Amino acid sequence: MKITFPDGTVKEFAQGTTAYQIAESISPRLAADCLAASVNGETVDMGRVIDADASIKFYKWDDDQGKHAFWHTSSHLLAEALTELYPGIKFGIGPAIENGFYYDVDSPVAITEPDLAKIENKMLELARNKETLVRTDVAKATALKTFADKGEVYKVELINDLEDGTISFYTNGAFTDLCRGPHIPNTGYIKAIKLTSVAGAYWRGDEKNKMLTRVYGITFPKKSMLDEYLVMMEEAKKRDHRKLGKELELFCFSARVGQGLPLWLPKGAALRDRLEQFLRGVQKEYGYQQVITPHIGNKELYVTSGHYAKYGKDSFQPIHTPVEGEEYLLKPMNCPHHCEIYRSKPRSYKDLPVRLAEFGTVYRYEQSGELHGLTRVRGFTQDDAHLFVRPDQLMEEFERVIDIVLYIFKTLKFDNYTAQVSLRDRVNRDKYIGSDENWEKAEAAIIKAAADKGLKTIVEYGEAAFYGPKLDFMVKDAIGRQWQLGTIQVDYNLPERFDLTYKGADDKLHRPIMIHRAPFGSMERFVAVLLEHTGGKFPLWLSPDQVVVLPISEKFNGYAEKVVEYLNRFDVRSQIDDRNEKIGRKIRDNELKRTPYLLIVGEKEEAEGLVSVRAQGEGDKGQMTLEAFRDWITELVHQEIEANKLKKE
RNA sequence: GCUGUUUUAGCUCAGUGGUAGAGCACUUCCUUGGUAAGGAAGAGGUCACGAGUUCAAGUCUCGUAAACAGCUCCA
Repeated sequence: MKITFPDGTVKEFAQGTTAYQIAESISPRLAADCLAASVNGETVDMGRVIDADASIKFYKWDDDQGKHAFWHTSSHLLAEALTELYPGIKFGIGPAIENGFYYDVDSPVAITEPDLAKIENKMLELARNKETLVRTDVAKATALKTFADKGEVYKVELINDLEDGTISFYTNGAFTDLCRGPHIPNTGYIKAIKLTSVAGAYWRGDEKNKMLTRVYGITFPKKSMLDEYLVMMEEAKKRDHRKLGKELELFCFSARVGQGLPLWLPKGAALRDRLEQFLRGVQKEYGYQQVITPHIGNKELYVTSGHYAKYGKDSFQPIHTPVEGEEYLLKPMNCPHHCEIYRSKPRSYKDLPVRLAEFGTVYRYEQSGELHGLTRVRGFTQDDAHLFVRPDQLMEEFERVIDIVLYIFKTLKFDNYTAQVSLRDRVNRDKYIGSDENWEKAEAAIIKAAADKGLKTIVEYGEAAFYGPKLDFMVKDAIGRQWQLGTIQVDYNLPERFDLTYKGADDKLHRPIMIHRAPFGSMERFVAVLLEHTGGKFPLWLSPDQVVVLPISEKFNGYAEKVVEYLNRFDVRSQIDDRNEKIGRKIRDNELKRTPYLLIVGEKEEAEGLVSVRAQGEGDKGQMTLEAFRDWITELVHQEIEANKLKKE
């Protein structure tokens, strides 16, 4: 039979040769490194017998498919260890994930963190046996009986959901699992094991089901790789926005104020204010008008919008007034208020688009376990705007919003974002309002606009808002958790619910389309992700203190104060560090605070009107005149903001 | 909300049922200096909160709150 390799070469092999033997024929070293193979596009075990012409590709550790097979096998190894240590344990699912693997189990005895070391040791012991993962194909009925006999109720449920036909089993040691594979040749490849955590997880991801115990772990083919990974995770934790927010005095929380209600400290508030001013400026150029609406709204407002029916139960409960029968809600979103502003006067087709923007603070009763630093809170400020447009304006307006989002991301050097088209669930449509026709129009508009702008998008079903589809911009945090930042949504529904109209050229009333959009998403989440991306080293234009002046000794405090005063007069945010400390100490402390520029002044500087400049993380930059420094830093700030500006047509 | 873990000085963290600890930060004094930690002294505690067991609880048990990891959820 003919085997075709990725580089196009074709070689002849006897029928019945395994993928492993083919690799071995090239080089024994290659065979030893291969974890899985692709035969005609299907990922298979290295032991897979090939008996017809095929194209073949090998996967090593550096390939995602190789890692995937490695970690998938590791989950079987974990299961084998658990079988030995916890008699009577039942297994759910145990897949490979982005970084490692997990197994969901239902154990008669609780498994807790202190047990993990014991399980790791058992896994290492079993791995040293170099157990081969043996694949067997069985009929569905046989598979059902096998697991039913063992009392593996979860596996039985999984098999029942499979189509009829043969089902594959994999066996390593005393553990046999229902599994499609592929797996690495034997468990001896696994040299380093770290079980990272244990947590609860609902069976099949449904909170109505029993909660199983999920054991998370990661494994490597070399001990040194595990050590590197652990160091990397430690480094990532140092960038955690919750840690940096405390260290840099940006925000805090108080149990007395309440869970998930951030308190912005002076430096954090100033940072956030600069971001807001920046976006305000951009929006002004794009024809937005700022509005202000109250923090509460009558319950009927949200009944009209449909939010009450959908989220009323999960909101902060209605506020009752001294007057019988009046009920208000803390504003959970700004759209209904903006709809009412649109309704405040008759609109002509000539008035559209109407673009209403507001940094609107909203309150949502998120489940306590969902709260997370600044990324998930109960009170937050959206950089919200609602665009009321005619159908013929929809595409252009949508694309202009994409421009704003991309401009912001570029200015702040967010290059690792994912653009996600969030559509309705394909099956369950009960949770959405509005006609299929309008949904399809909205979806088409989003997909076309994203394509026109050359965005690489992924499509996620079931991620739409209940009133319309979204284009979401997703960014990962320090340890790989994904968060939604910017969002743009097309909505045909709220204009109907609020009976929004405009007078057309034909003298008839027409229905506008709404675009909801928030480029930052929320100020809280954006600052959190910005903190993690920069490790607290903000771009100069955002830094709380751009410059700290360090006098060599008290004798030069006077000159240092003059320097500070001078710079502040030119809007360069400056402070003096006149503590009774040596210069080395002042440098260290201010470097740790991530101050972008330190100016050291002593006898020579005072005499000649100079400053000695130190750039954060870069060390001594030499001396220059105070005026030259001012010009330099002003130009840097200008470049940071202007450099990425998009040309408007 | 669910499962598990944690909670001791402003911060980071030790602490074996028997007198509450360290480093950093803070205050005062000495030191007046040239590119990442100068020296000395001092002050600082409802051991998250509430019950219980015990001669005795920071330590053991239960409850509550908050934080952390994951699940579920996210207008």
